[in-house]
Amino acid sequence: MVTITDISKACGVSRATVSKALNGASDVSPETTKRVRETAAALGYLPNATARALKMGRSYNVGVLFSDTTGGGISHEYFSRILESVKAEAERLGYDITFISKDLGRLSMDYYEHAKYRSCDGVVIASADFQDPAVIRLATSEIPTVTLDYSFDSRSSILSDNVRGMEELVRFVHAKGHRKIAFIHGELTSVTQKRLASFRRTCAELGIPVPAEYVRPAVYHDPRSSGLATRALLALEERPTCILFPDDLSYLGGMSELERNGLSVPKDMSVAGYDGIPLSQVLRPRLTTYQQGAEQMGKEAARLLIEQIEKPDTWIPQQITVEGRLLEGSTVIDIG
Amino acid sequence: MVTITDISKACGVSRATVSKALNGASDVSPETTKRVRETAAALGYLPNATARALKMGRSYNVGVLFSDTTGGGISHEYFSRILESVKAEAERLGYDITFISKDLGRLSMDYYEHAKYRSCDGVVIASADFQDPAVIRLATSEIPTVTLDYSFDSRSSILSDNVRGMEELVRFVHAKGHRKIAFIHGELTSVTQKRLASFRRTCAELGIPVPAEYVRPAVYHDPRSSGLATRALLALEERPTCILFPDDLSYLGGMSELERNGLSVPKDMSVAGYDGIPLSQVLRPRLTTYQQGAEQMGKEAARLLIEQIEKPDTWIPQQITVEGRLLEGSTVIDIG
DNA sequence: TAATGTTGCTAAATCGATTAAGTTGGCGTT
DNA sequence: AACGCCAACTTAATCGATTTAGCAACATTA
Repeated sequence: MVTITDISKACGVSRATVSKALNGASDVSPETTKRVRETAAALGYLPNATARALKMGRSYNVGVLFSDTTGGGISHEYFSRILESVKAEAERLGYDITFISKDLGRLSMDYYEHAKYRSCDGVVIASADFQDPAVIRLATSEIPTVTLDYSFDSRSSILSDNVRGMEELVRFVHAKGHRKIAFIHGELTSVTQKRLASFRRTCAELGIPVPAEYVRPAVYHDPRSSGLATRALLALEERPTCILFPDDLSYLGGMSELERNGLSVPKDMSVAGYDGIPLSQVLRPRLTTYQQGAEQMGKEAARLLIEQIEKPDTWIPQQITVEGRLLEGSTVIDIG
Repeated sequence: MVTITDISKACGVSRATVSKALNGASDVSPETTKRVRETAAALGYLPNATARALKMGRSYNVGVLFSDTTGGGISHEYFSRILESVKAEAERLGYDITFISKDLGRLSMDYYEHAKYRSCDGVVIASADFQDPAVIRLATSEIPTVTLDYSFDSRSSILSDNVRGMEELVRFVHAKGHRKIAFIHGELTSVTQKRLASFRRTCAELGIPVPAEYVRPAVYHDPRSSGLATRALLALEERPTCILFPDDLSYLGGMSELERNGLSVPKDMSVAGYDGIPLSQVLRPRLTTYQQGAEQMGKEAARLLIEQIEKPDTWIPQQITVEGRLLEGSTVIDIG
């Protein structure tokens, strides 16, 4: 391994001078700087991030937290897109990414300890159980954090505009003449609560009644669970004319339940999803859904986190709401 | 931050003794060991991975390489499942995961340099352009690597059994009476070549002719491209009775093209996918496909890499082939 | 000429841990 | 009593980089 010591020997200057020359300090002559840099390049010198981190107390490494237990693993479209854009933006700004988890080999630690252990400069909490004491400990610690789709007090967060998304969907469906709209929702997280409230409020604003039996619980990203909820809706005396699913994937579960009942989309039942994953747009019929701005969310999360890391004194917690857009497929039929 | 120095002061022993006590060295008395450990726990001591890595030349950190440019990004089901299982197994064995990319902020480096810069103990090359000089440099360097779905000389690799997978698919379709089988394949990577060769060989063994126009190129994970290939197949005078798609997602592109032509699956056209992503099994009709053992592949990759890292002297490069299994959906109709 | 400033460098401490080598005191052996 | 040995420590070097303080040489100014 080529170190600054090798360069200092080759150039006949001290290690301090090499370090300063490489970092462009002002108290090194232009000639020396040039000579050092050329030698470094010739020897194939690479800085050692570990040594640098130890001395500087900055690792240029940010943690990313994806709950292992909650449904929101890396392999869900929405989260993997967020991960990808967090990664891209962080790398653009000179930071690497490390996953933060509970327990590492024989060491048992919580998220906070793991982040400290790896000297992460900050952590993006992308998907987690926000009631988990370990998550709360991390998010209320001295480590800079940015959460996605949840806000901790005095912390930055990136929020998908669930209120507006749901409102747009309901208004769109309403405009197509639907008055009996059912909503299958995911677990009662804060995201779900926002969507649910927005659903109810928009319906109220539009003068649409929402019978209790039109709102059914299910599990995010679980087609089977949505299938069951769909079955329950179909068993009602007064069937809805349109079903809003908790997410695009869940729609597939509902779809197969509809088919089993001899109903076809959208002729016999209108539907809409949520998320706007690429898949939804290659399905036939193309799914009407609300596309969350996952790429932008990830990018903003990384940007906000690194801003806080690099300018701790002027930093002020921010809540950024990222809007998505309605993807008008052909699963909502006009019954006006 | 609590360091071993704090513990040594609190216990009245030297830092060396603290370090040894924490690591269970034999030349520390049981009483001292106990006292040191209790003090460490009381003070909330956490080892500093950075300092440890610097001194030991081991970071307990493995890199993961996902090509930024090639189609195989993190957000593809197959790769994200691999990533998730690499992560889980690495963490189980006490290693963290860092993404390796080209260029980091203003530093421009290739994969090898990035891995060195972060002192990765090894790298899992999960998805990459294996002709890229930067990838070749990494895979032929002194850094331990394991590649997925590609073998470098004298290197470990995990291979999905594409030969067998394709053979099983063809034999299954053949058993259902199909004799006019078309194959839409992805870009001509080594994976594709194996599938293609296996397709041809199995057809030959079964005595099925393979007209040149039944083999059509497309792009992996790109429904649009598969749609075009499907269109070309439908334009043939002698239409196939079954189409094998490059992957499950691509099937969706083909499906919509079939529908546009008034053909329904599987009544008018039998189809099969490849990968066995969860989605394929919630579609109606359920897709017949070959499920690759992504979880096992990721797990084996991490295991093999870490084995090489920890036992460099007894290490021998290994090629592990992971078999998948045929998921018999209902998209291949019996026309026997 | 002497005081002062500037430039460009070096020496040495430091980050937090590990570890080879050295030290000490107590014990057993002959 | 002299010796060696072992257990249980400590000392100090080390990993690779950064950074503060200091120093020498030369230029500038009163």
